[in-house]
Amino acid sequence: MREKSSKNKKISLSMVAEAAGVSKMTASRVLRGEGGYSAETKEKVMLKVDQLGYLPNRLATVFAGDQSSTFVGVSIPDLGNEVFAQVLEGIDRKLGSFGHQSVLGLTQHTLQEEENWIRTVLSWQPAGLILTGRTHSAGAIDMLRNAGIPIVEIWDFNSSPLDMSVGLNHFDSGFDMGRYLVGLGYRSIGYVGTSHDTANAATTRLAGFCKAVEGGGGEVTKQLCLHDTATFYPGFYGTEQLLASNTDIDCIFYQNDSMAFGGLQYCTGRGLKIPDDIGIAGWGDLPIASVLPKRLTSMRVPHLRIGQAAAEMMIARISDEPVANCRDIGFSLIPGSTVRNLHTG
Amino acid sequence: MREKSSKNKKISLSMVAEAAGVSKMTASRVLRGEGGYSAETKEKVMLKVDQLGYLPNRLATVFAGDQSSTFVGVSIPDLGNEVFAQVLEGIDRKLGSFGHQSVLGLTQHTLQEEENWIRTVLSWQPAGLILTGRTHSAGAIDMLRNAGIPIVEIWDFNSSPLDMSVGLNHFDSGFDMGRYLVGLGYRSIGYVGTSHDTANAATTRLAGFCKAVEGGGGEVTKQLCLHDTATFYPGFYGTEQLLASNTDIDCIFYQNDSMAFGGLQYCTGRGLKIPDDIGIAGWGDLPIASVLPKRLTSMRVPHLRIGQAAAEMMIARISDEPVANCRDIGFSLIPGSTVRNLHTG
DNA sequence: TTGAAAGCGATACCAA
DNA sequence: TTGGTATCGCTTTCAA
Repeated sequence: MREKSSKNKKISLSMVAEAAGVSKMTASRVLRGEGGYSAETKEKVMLKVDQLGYLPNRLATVFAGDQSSTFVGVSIPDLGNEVFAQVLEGIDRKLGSFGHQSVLGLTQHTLQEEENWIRTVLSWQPAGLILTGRTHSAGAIDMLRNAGIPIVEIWDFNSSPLDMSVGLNHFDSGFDMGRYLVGLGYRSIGYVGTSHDTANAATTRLAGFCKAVEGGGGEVTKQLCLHDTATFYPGFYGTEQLLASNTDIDCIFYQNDSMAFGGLQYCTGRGLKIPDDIGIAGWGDLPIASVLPKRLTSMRVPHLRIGQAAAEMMIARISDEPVANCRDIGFSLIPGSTVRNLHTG
Repeated sequence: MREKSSKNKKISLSMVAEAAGVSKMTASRVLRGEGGYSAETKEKVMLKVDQLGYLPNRLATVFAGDQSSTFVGVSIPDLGNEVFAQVLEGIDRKLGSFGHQSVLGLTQHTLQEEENWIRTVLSWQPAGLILTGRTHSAGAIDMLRNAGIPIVEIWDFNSSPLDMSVGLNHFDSGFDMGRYLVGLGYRSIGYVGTSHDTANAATTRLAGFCKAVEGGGGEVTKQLCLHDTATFYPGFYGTEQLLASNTDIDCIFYQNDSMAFGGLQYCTGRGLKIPDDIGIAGWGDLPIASVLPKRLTSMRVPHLRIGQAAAEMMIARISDEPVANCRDIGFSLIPGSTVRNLHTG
């Protein structure tokens, strides 16, 4: 039976202790289960905890000792891009299984938003920070250096991170795709992606891609949808604009599979045959690819694994276990059949 | 120039005060900008704040006054279902614009996970809680009642919520879709969705749907993919299983548009014409629908708006402004052309 | 096995 | 315009 936990008044440890007829230290020990009390005492205390509906105030705990909290700040550019939703899911599931919580920050691809969020979240004494991307404002870097907590930079693999890093080499993955398409004989290649104020992993991929294509004697025409989220519709209308401006395009590489599907729909709707009239390549091996009639040419990236790995590295560091501070998660090209094969080419 | 903020030692307000040659109360006042100090004093203090790289410890602030934190706990079933990713995005953007942060909880559709998460997150003294769904465990309800903080239950509209509610009537939205399809002459209708331990909004939609279909002389054959996320592939193979078990199906209603697209792909791959051979209806008006050649029959639901509205109600309550505690956000049927129209039917 | 006292970093309240 | 002191809920330390 609840006694008097109905009102707004919060039940504190000392109230529990008083009700149980012991000191708050004793009650504290019982609750932490660290031993040093009799079975009888324990029973008395636990009974009152139950009756009063006591919930510990972890703020005070962190505040008192020099223990850190159980929450981890996680910054993500946006959730409309399915890639990041998956990364976040991987992070939060894994953190949760170790009793930690994610404090979310959607930075909308701007360093200033990230900096503001970092300042705020640090003021809550988080156990650590997981940040998407390797680029940060000067102010942010300064705070991060002085924070004295574990920091994992994810997504864009960084061999000399602020602290730890897990991700993949986006330049190389773009380069590999470029080399592959050029190798198939494509020369006038389009790229459709989104554009934001901050250079990000997609920008890096594009740079690698251009290098490979241009090195192979091809040419890249870029179509960037400003301030848009990398999902279906920008892929569709980005393709429309691209093809309107350049009629020679023989193949299009997209920022991710969702955009590629949007583009594929545009091309199909215009009567273009894939891959006979135009090649289509995506990136990320997203869920949509699993239901398409032709295997989409893409790049497989273990999004969920990146999130999980980031969380694991974080937990290890919090628990003072040894961890490698850099982890290259890799990628692999999926040839697919939305580009011509070598024999037709 | 930084002086000595390099080491792990955290800079506290009293260190700033000492460095500036004032008391910590004065420093505190300057930092809060509440007035009651000279311009000169302010300058001295701010200079030191900058030099030392001082970051306030908000834990202590909350702890000292009876202010609450800026955390808002947000529980979401999963992020693989795009519907929820959008809701979360709406919530976090809006909360962020008011200086609040989301503490995420992925409950994976189980009440037990939700209860565990609620217990933990409450111990961090959040300013409020936003919960997806109207069903909670007895233990959770008990804690929520005693928490004394604003609580918004979202998604499934609830006219007698624990505290506040915003969402839509899923039963009615299912019913309307059922009535619509029956009205078009469909009689042997399939339903493809996912299934979890906990009854949820999708279950409620299905109930409304069945009622309308059966009331109109039709019949519903259900195909539930166990413990799966409501996205493309379960839609695909759920359709395969459904059609294998019942060859009379003339129309299929899906849990959401992503699943509907998966099913559409299965049907098309099997040579079925949409809508001549079989009708397809989704739910949610998700981004994928914007790039399909035929308008997908669906139900428009303002996911982002629900998230924003939830955050707005939360902020209003935190700021002690008046708010209606229930908000029915509505829905609207999109006829589309993936079902036959009245004249063909 | 138990308890009393000090302290974590900030703010409220009162006094100067 | 300033500063001293008590206080929030809990843990650490030391003493009984």
